[in-house]
Amino acid sequence: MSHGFLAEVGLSEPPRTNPGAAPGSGEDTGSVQGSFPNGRADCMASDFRIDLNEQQLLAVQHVEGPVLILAGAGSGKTRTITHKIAYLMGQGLARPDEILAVTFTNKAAGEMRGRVESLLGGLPVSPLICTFHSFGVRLLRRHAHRVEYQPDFAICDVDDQKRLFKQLYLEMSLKDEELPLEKARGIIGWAKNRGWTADEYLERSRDFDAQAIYEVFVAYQNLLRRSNAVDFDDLILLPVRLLEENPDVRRSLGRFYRFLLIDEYQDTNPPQYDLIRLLTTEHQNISAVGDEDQAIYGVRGADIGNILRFEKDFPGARIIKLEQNYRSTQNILDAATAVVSNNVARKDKVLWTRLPKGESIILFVADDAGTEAAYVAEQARRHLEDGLGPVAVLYRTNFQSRQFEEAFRRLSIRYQLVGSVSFYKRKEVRDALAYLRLALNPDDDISLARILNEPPRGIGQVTRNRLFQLASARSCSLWSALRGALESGTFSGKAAASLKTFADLLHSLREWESHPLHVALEKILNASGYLKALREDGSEEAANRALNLQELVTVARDWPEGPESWREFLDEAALHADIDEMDGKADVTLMTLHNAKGLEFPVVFLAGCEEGLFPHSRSIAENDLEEERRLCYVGLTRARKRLYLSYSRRRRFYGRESDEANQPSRFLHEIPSRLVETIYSERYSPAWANRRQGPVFLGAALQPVAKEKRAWTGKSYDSVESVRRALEERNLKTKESGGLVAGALIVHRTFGRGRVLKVEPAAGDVKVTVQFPDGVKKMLQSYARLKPA
DNA sequence: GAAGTGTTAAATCGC
DNA sequence: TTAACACTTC
Repeated sequence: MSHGFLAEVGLSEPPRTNPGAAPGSGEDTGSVQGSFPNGRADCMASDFRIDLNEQQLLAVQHVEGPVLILAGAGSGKTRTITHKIAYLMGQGLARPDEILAVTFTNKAAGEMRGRVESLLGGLPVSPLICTFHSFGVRLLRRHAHRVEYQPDFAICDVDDQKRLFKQLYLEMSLKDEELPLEKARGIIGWAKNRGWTADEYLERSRDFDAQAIYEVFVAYQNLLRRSNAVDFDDLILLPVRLLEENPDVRRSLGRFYRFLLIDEYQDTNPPQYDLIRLLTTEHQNISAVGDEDQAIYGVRGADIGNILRFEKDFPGARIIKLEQNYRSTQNILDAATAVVSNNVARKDKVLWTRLPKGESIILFVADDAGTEAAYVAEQARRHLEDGLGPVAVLYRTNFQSRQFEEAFRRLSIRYQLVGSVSFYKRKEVRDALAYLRLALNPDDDISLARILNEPPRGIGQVTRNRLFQLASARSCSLWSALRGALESGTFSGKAAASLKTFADLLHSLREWESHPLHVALEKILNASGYLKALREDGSEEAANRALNLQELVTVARDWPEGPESWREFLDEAALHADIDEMDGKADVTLMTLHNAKGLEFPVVFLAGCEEGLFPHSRSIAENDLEEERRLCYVGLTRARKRLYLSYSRRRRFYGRESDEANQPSRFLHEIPSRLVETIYSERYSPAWANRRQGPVFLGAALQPVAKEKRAWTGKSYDSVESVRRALEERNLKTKESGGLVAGALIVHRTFGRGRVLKVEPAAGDVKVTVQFPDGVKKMLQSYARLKPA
């Protein structure tokens, strides 16, 4: 859908340099021709009067100077911003290439582009509408040398970053026990999100490990530079540096993009803010659109202060509020407003609607996550049959998705899962992309390290390390280290042979650079032995991987050809976001609350509304509840007609169950009870279905109790094995039908899950004392029949 | 060097 | 529960 994008905005064109001009000066931002039929402006103007309300129209027509559009949820924010872009062009106020609109995802950019085009009569037009990060890439590719990079730098994502950190730890002989790798990576990312250099970090940090983290930070940046690679943060930070240090570039860019539009302004972080300031030194034609109540990316360093201080930052700014909601029923809007009004850090903005009151909000209280999912799937099916869809199931954390997947699959309802197992995150896809990158640039160390022994070609850990050391010692790329070593005969025997084969392969990759992307990709997958290895594996998983690669070839086939087509393909793959894969065609979409930003659905399920999960325990610990509450607000306001909330009294983490029942989310208490109808899970739980069937049955799974001493018939056990032995001595089976251990969790058909207090074996039967949390009774005594082993 | 076995740690949100 | 890692064996 958005594949043609980068080509469209002119990345593929060589820079237009004026003869005699200093490098980087002048109109070096690239442009694409665009034209409009005569009379288009008139047609546009009449459209506006029909489609926009007074405030929206005001926002659209306020062209000169800074304007902040405070848009409430469902108030037609995207509509307003797209109309504004079309208006600028339709009225002849701006050429398409003088407009820069920045969004947060490629999906949003693609949709916006589509809408602008249709507003202008379906003509392909080319204002630059892209994400901060793709804008950063464009800028950097053009001016890489000014920040000491090569233009063909690689973009590394989180996965690559983790690999780099591992390598770093090896080189610095750092141990995870000394400084947990994930901690270092997290803090360094956090610092970069705030725009800090390593030195600035050291100055400000009071962390016990600050010095060690500082050293990793410095080494990490050096390693990136040495590898000619940038991470996501650098895609903003380096352009900021570029513009700060090069007034000529800043000026020409500022004059070139005369109109700047920023979407989701509340989620900009300090570096992005700096970039915006640098782009508005030549003029103040900035339209920022945002909603402080929907600021949900504090974790990414987003600073809600940016939107709260807009008037100070841009003196004379006009503030336009969009307060009419066109999306949700009165009930839904009331609930959302009630929740978010508990926040302090917000502007005064009151949403209202002309839509009817609508149905009550349903709150479903489940016994366990499976029941919650079963209910959601069943209700979703009902609404789909009513023709009320599409449906969204929203949750706080990705791990919750599995239950819903199972539930929908059980009802044979097709769903789309956004995130977690994204196509471009799959190992085989990433490997294939690494091969492509190497074909373009064999000095791409990150890619080379990735596929050095993928598929296995006899280059083991030892050889690998030696190669890394060689490159490090000579401070050259792995590729040149490899060639050097082969010439000088550093390696011998099997290692040398394997490396030689690999070097020949890499060499041959280069030949395919001139071929169409998909042809080259297929050839590379064959020549590298990748597909062969998958076929020989024979497993179902390998077959799936092969299919994914086939899919990648298909994507490549649809990719527009051009001199820069490989580069664009790889850049887009690198900047690919989970949400970009959502096509809006599915009846049911499963995703996190964060991914749901900007979307709307007739029917929304907001699941897992439990203390500790939502709000997340970490947010509670860090006292970051306002952001969680905004996230809740975002979730509630995605719904147009029907809204379901749910929570589960029990939930498993790491295959373990919590000891006590979950408490309902505090956000649920913030919704006026008159808006909510509560349903308890009984009717939907397996317990209910089995209530009248046969005797009470107790079954349990043996819970690992390693390193934890548990009393059981007077003895203590410190390992699974010792418990297992003790059970076997008593002729009790230890798996499946379940040996019972004190402290174990058991499933009871009527009362749900309970905790074993005492187990007393007796003549084939076992007397079990179980405690159930907030069930009908606190204590239950029963008998379980266990099969002898 | 690769494959197999056992132990352990883990998972908030994302460009 | 599961995936990654360390360690052993082939």
